[in-house]
Amino acid sequence: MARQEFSNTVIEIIRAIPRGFVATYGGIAFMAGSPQAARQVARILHACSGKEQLPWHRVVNREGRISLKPMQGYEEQRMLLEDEGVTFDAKGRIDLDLYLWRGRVAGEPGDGTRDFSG
DNA sequence: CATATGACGATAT
DNA sequence: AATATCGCCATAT
Repeated sequence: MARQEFSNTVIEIIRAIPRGFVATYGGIAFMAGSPQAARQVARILHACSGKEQLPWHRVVNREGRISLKPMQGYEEQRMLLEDEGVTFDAKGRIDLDLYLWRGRVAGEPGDGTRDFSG
């Protein structure tokens, strides 16, 4: 399989999401260098979440909601996140101010995460 | 090159 | 608020 830079970077980023945090499709696309390619992130997950060792459950949409539909992964994703300490409000939303991973922890250099700003 | 897919995101109604 | 529609773009065929 040829090395597609975008997909490869996206997979790296998803693997780097710390336990107990989430990232958005668009944010991952941005970090991977294509700010408008959120849909590709979704496609990559669809294609690879079961083959690569991806913490796919840490990826949610921009509203902090799980994009998967009930009986199509929603319950499993929510359970996995709650297992990591991520909480949902009554509307099924995650508080992104608390749980959104921005590629590094502000004021905590050297926490092991990469600088995905490029 | 033409189409189809995709777990998105922003905007209009 | 809930849909509907459009824009965007990497991959697959």
